[in-house]
Amino acid sequence: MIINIDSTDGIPLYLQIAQELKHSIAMGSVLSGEQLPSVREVAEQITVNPNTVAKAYRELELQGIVETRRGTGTFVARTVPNISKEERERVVSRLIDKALDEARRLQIPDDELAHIVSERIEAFRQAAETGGVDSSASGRG
Amino acid sequence: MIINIDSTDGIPLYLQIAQELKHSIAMGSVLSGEQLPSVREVAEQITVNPNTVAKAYRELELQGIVETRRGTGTFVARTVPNISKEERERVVSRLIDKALDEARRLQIPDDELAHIVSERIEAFRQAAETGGVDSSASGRG
Amino acid sequence: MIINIDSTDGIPLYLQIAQELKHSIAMGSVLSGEQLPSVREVAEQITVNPNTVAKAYRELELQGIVETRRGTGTFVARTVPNISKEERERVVSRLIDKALDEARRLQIPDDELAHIVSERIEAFRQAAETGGVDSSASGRG
Amino acid sequence: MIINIDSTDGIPLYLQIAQELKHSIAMGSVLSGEQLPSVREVAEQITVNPNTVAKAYRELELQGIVETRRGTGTFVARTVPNISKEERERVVSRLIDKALDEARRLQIPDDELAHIVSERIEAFRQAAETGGVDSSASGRG
DNA sequence: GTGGTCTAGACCACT
DNA sequence: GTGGTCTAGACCACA
Repeated sequence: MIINIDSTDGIPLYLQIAQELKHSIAMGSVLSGEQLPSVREVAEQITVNPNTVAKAYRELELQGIVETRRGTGTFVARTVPNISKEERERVVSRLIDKALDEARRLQIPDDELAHIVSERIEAFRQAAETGGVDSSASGRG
Repeated sequence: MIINIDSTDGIPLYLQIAQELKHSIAMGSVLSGEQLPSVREVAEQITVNPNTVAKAYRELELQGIVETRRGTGTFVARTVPNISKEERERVVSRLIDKALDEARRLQIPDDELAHIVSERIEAFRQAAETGGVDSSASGRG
Repeated sequence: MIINIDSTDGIPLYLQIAQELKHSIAMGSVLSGEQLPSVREVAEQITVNPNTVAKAYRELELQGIVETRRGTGTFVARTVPNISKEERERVVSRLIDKALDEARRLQIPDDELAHIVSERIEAFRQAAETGGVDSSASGRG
Repeated sequence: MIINIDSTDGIPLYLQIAQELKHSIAMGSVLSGEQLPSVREVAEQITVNPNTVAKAYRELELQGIVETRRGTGTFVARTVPNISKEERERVVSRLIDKALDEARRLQIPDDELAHIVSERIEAFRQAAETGGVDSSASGRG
């Protein structure tokens, strides 16, 4: 489990941690129904106050992504978020746009951009097939 | 100029505003060298305190995306960030990955995802050709 | 920690505060890596709004002179600015010239001026040797 | 008459202009009793609103450095500011300290610093002897 | 009319 | 208790 945070970028730490855990789950590092590392474990790894990590877990629970069982630990939920197809696409479109905004600002030409996109998608497909890996070729963090 | 913010999502308002303005600039709503709407104008439109909008503008100035001229207004900078090709690709790859994470979590099938991506890229190309539009088919926000 | 400000001299308070803190750091009142007084503490001491002090601290952070850690405090950075020898000398020369301008305008004779300069340099040397003092013989402010 | 201003450094333009004019006067570009360039002339040269330049002249008049004669122009005052020797030294000491602060922060060694200082003082002496020059070796601006 | 500074004061994020 | 965000509102610097 790899968690990258940046204490200087203005976004609350607990949201960044939640985002990173989401990434790990999406990448298959922790499968549906499996247990997440403990709050203390994560706190120690990224040298952050345990309260902050606990808040990130609470955030994920609110989003229905994990379930906490008292005295046992935190587990990836088996339920799938219940939003409409349109809603789902809207969320993803917005994130894609963010990447394209930046690409345009950095004056990355269309063909190079297309190449990056297909390359990332391919990396994701492979990760899914091999049953999940922690990091990827993009050098996250 | 369309600015969508969500005062409940934990990310500071001023960062959201900065992000939205960045998007508008990337989409060509405001061309290089042109003037952005005034702080007060934006503040009124999205019913937010002018100080908060001013902070967003300052953030964009720090990022080198806009320039402010006292008593005159805020303008899109004509300078281009000077970073290496590798660096540029890394930044964009990371943003793409974030979108793909979310797509996977929402269990959007691969073909639908591919469709969304090509649809967004196409929207960007059109914006570039037509000289900039304000909104897009994704229904941002 | 002594901070002298003059709310009537036209220079924004937050810049004056930043300047004074810079002086204290240069004089060794707060060593590299050590913690600065809290925003609230300084605000109370000089009877200024905490937001104004916070802005001064943000200014120093932008200049790379201090680092802030949320929930912990603000600390003197241990990094050294990485500019060329020529650049460094240019910056200092300019500041020296400003002092000499004023000396000439006040018709301070050359020998008296030379005395003042060597006296200030000596005060700085002593501060360095004794490990930092708070005030100096010049009666700043 | 050379006037360097920086519209991004937070200090009001009119104070920067006043400071630069003071420098020119100190350097002997405009002698005691002589006429300064007109407000319009300066405004055009540095592309700043004439009102801003006028305010700088008003500031200098308040400080007793120039005199304005209606319909004629602005002249360097013949009077010498009437403050005590101690007061004068305090003002200059403070400016010297500012330069030394920066020198220390930039880790300029003591001997190099001493060399810069004596070099600047020498430049000033020469300017005084030759009857005044506009710029100096320090590359102001 | 445009952006900038400052205040007073509430509430949040984090240790 | 530390720094950060946000608001409401007064006043200043500048064109």
